[in-house]
Amino acid sequence: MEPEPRREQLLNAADRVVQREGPGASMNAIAAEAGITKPILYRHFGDRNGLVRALTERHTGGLLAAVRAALAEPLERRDRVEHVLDTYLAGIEARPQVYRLLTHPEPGDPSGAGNALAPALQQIAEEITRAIADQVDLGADRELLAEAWGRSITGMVLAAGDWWLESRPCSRTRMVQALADLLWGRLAAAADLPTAALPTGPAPEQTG
Amino acid sequence: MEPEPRREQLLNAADRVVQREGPGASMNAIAAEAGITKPILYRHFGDRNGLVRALTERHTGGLLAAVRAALAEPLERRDRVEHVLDTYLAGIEARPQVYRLLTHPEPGDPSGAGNALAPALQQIAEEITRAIADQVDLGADRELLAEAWGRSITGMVLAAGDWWLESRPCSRTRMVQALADLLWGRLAAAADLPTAALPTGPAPEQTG
DNA sequence: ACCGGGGTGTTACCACCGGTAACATCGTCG
DNA sequence: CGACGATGTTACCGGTGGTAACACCCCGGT
Repeated sequence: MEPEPRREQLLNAADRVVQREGPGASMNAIAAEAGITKPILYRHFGDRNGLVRALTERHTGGLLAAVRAALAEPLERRDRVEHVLDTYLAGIEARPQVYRLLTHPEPGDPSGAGNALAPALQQIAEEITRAIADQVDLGADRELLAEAWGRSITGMVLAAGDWWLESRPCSRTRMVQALADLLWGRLAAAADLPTAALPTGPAPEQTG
Repeated sequence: MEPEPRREQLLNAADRVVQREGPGASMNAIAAEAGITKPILYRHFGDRNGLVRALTERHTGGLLAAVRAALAEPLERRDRVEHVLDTYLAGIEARPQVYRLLTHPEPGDPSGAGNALAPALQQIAEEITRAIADQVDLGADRELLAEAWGRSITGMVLAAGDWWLESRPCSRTRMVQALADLLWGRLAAAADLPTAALPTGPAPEQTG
């Protein structure tokens, strides 16, 4: 893999304009930012999807590798889970604007950049699945449970990280604890609150 | 709220064509399906976003109400959780193409319909948060944990339901069990597999 | 009886987008 | 020198979201 410097340069320009104008940036605008015109972009990336794919791969690559490494760390299970969680949160914390760009394509976005990071999520889910299936004794349902949980945990961490990054309700370590506690069944194990159950809700009107 | 029958009729048409042609359906196509032309659509919905918003509200309304009701059911905690999970999965199972439209705006989609269901997810997350905070004894961190977990569980179920709906790896009840088991800490409680730990992975090349 | 207005509908048009064809330019290698 | 590949351009295509202007039709008020 040679460095391909022109391509890198074009990606830099695309990065700049996409951060300035949002994910709906047009090919024309990107080309202009790079000081050139459209057809060169198309020669390099095929079509618009190719461009955003290249952009996202570039941005998700580091995070993906970090999570992979964290998953392979030789720790006790809870420690490893916390390590992975912390790695992920640290990763999105480091580049919040990029993360938001990938996950929250602005309203009025002409191209769904949101699902461009779907491959990365898919990969993370597969890594988790593999880790579970290879390392945890789950009986006959091993394969099924591992894959279901891989997807579930990925989605859980995605949503949780998203919320945490937007509203910053607590420190990173605290958030890691909250997530690990959830996976460790703390919600299930906690006691009921005394009389708070069913205090006659306000009967929300339901249409259809 | 009068019924506004014409609007309903237009939404029906939009629904039909969007299920036939995917989420990238053009306003022209929708208008043609309704037997009319574009400007009428714009008079009724303002712009394309207004149309998809109306569509999503219409489709998510029932599911939202169902989940709300399931959350309020007077059952033991595990039973209630399973009930909510089953309700959600049944809801998306009933209209899979609509669900896909909402969650997976096709590549080449001119308008990101994906975030149109964000409000519904937000609402679900808030309901779960409220349920947890009101009913479970979590100590001083109650508020924080409830909200973090509300978001987390919403994301988890979203991702899990998505995967389940796409690949249908098992029955609905089995999937409900898998998710409830995860929340109940079965992953954390399971034993390690004997020697499977760290058998020298094939060292995936990592760029950057 | 007449007029006016709101809903329904149309044609024609705009700016812009993604994408492509055809042509020009420059450095480099044989 | 000549061929070639990369870099660049202008000009264009079909289609998209969105809008203006005009036509009809029915119903209610004076």
